[in-house]
Order: sequence, then structure tokens, then C-alpha cells
Amino acid sequence: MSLWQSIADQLRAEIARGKWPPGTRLPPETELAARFGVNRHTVRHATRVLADEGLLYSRRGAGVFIAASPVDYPLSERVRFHRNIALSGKVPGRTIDTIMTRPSGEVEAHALGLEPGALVHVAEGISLVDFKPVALFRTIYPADLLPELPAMLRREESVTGALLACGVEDYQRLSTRITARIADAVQAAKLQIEPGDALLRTEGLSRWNERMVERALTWWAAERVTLTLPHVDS
Amino acid sequence: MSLWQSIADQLRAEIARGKWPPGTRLPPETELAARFGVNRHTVRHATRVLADEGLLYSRRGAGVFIAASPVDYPLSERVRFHRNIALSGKVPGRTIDTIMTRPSGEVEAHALGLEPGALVHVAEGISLVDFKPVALFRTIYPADLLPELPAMLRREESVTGALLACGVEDYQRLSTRITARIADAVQAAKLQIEPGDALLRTEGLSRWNERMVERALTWWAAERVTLTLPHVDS
DNA sequence: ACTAATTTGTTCGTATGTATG
DNA sequence: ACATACATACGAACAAATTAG
Repeated sequence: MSLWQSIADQLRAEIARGKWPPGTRLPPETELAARFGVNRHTVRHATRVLADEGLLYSRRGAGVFIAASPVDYPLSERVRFHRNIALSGKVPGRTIDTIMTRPSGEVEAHALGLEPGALVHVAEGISLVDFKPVALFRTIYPADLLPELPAMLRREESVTGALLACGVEDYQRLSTRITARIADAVQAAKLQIEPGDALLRTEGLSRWNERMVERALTWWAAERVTLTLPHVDS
Repeated sequence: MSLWQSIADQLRAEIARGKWPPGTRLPPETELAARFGVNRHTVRHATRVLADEGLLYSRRGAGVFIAASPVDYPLSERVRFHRNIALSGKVPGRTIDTIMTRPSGEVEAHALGLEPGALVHVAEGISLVDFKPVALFRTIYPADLLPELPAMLRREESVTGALLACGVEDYQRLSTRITARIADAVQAAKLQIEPGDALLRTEGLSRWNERMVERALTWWAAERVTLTLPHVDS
């Protein structure tokens, strides 16, 4: 085992047990070098590997910092943002930019099983993990089925809660479509990333009983999330 | 632009235009250093980055080698891909750039449940739909479990066929992780897209009985593919 | 607004270990 | 056994960016 490897392992373990919370600055390289009794290069080799793994990032002149670990987001039949994030030990949250009710477009109506022009609620906002933006969302609901949803969305903390308040007890993800796009200036600004960075785009359709209740469009900051598929085990 | 960056760019370009065929050994670091008029460390910094990108790999005492290049070996894709594409009324296909056997890296070994350094087979190539590239793939197999796989991959039309010839009757996808990245120059060239375009990256792990048999990394041209998740219906 | 100190990034030099052929 | 070539590690210096005062 080389020196840089054991140093990397040690730092990895200390990060794992939360010695430095995310965003914290590590001691300077010179200090770490002194602590481990090695040359600065050797510490840099270790921190470089950890940076490759996404645990750290460095800013010239500023220091080396603990990175907020990218979130694993499982795409299952019952996709619940708040629950998913909370289960991974992080703090879920969201802001809502707009809630409006308007006639549906053709694609929306078809997806939700409505007549074209039927009213839909549309909510747009930002999903947060540990108070940092990870995704933009646009969710669309049939207004006839959920007349009180806009009010509930404002009152409740999570979409699931709002739907529950409207009587929707258990809805299931029917299908998910995934692709990727480049962030434009507006998306980048909202997600606090750079224009040209990669976005994961998911398009989900959920059902409750015999009705489609939600069409969810989500643009994820790819650098902050990994979508995972829990396959059936044998 | 730092020295190592311009050197990396130069080497990347030379690799891209096929100056060194796949498997070729690059000139020794000392020679490259002399050619670029820099210290050996500076060359190493450049080659390290290129190795991270998957263009190169180095073997201690042997040299630095080209990992992949556009040399076509027409074989078919994995069963699911093949079937899915065929079912959608399109023509599936693929090319293989390289099949090689080399010591595993840490991440690979861990994923496949091997000792670091244990031999693995690595196949790299391009997946085609209607004779147009849609994805780059790198698949990794434990060599001890599948000693004849490279020969079988060349002989058989599909991965499934090759694995079957190695005694692997039915393997299961254990997990899939999805994220997105930006295409670099080499990836863009292979996929016939533009550098900076979005790539969907999937990372799959498959099991056969109690052994991991395949780690599959795939970079999809996001503009040409949408991954869909058919959720189980209740 | 400017300066100085701090801190990471890059580059050189040098030496030794270890695997390959 | 031997030369070659990559891997690791130390030391030194300066550049570039950030931060503190």
C-alpha cells in the first residue's frame, strides 16, 4: 500500500464519519503534509483521488473543501422525492415559483387522459437537497380531479402531502422516460451550475386508481444526482 | 492554458486522428518529455488525464498504450439492447474497437468482487441503431471466470452468445446507475455529435449465480436516445 | 480600493522502488 | 541478470487565485 493510498483511505474514513461537514475547508495541504509526515505532493495525490471520487473539490487560493455528496435517487414505482432524500439522510426541500391553472396542451392532455383543453394545474419550482438546488420541476395535474390542489401545494411541504390532502392516498409511477440535455442560462442560474453543464431530464407519469394524476417533468443537475434503478433481486 | 493541458490536447488530437492504432505503445515518458520540451512530470500529468478519460492506459514497466480507436469489428449488441431496438422497428448493431485483457483497477475490481489487479477482459465499441452510432460502451468481465470470453466475443454474434459459450446461461442485471455528462472531443467524434453535447451515462452491474459477470459502462448520445423505465403495474 | 498573507496549481529537479521484457 | 519504463516520493520555487486586513 502506497503512502498516498493510505492517506486517501484515512481521509476518506474521516470524511465518512463526518469529521468535516460538507462545505468545510480542510486544513491546508502543507498542514496535512506535516500531519502525515509526507511531502505536499503526496497529500495532493491523495486529495486528487478523493476529488475524482467526488468527495472533495479544491479552489486555487481558497482551499480544499468537502463536497456535498451527489444524491442517489431511486426511480421506483413509488417515487417520492421527500422520502427518497430523507431516507438518504439528507434534508429535502423545495421552492415553488409558480402555480397556475390553465387549459392543457395536446401532449399534456393525452398523457393525463384528458380532453385537449381540459383544465390542468401546473406547478413549477426547484427541488432542494440540504438547501441546495438539485432539480427543476414542472408537474401537471388534472384540475377536475384535484380542484383543491393549488392551495394544498402551498400549504403542504411535499407533493405527496398535498395529494394526500386532496384524497389521493397512493399513486404509482407508471412510466419514466430519461434523457439528457444541456443547461441554458436560465436553468443554470436556477440550479446554480454553469450554462452548458449536463442536465438529466426525466418525464414521469403517475396513476391513481384508474386516473392519471401527475405528469412530472424534472431537470436534474447531473453533477449532483445519480438516478438508480433498483432491479428485482432473484 | 497550462503546459500539461496543451500537451493533453495535442495527444488527444493525435489519438483522435489515428496516429497511433489501438494497442500501440506510446513513446516513453522521457521521450515525450523531450519532444514537448518539458519535465517528465508534466507529460505524466497529461497522460494521467487522458487515462482518466479512457483514451490511454499504462502498465508499469511496459509503457503507455492507446485504449481505444475507431477500428471496427462488427458484432451484435447485448440481447436486451438488440431486442428492444428490433422491437421498435429499427436495425440494431454495433462495432467493437478493442477487446483486451489487462489488470483491473480498484473500482472495477471492487464492482466485480475481485482482488485489485486481477485480470479482466475489457471490450470497447459503439452501439448502432440503423447503422448510426447511438452509444459508446465499455464492458468488463472477470477473466478468471471467463477465460475464453475474448475469443467467444469475436466468434459469437452477441454478448449473450459469447457468455453462453463460456457457460453463463442466464445473467441478471443487478443495478443500474444513471447520470449525465458532457461529450468531449473523442466521444463526440465517435458518436458523430458535437463536443459539449449531452451524454447519458449508465453503469450496470450483472450477476450470474454468486459471481458478478459484467460491468457495463455506456455513454449514450442523449439527443438520439431516451431511456424508458417500464414500471411493473399492480 | 489596495496590499499582504494564505493557499492551491504548475513545473522543475532528483532519487528510489517495482514490474516488464 | 539486466536494461527499460512506469510508480512513488521528496524538495524547491514560482504562478495564480483567494481571502483577510
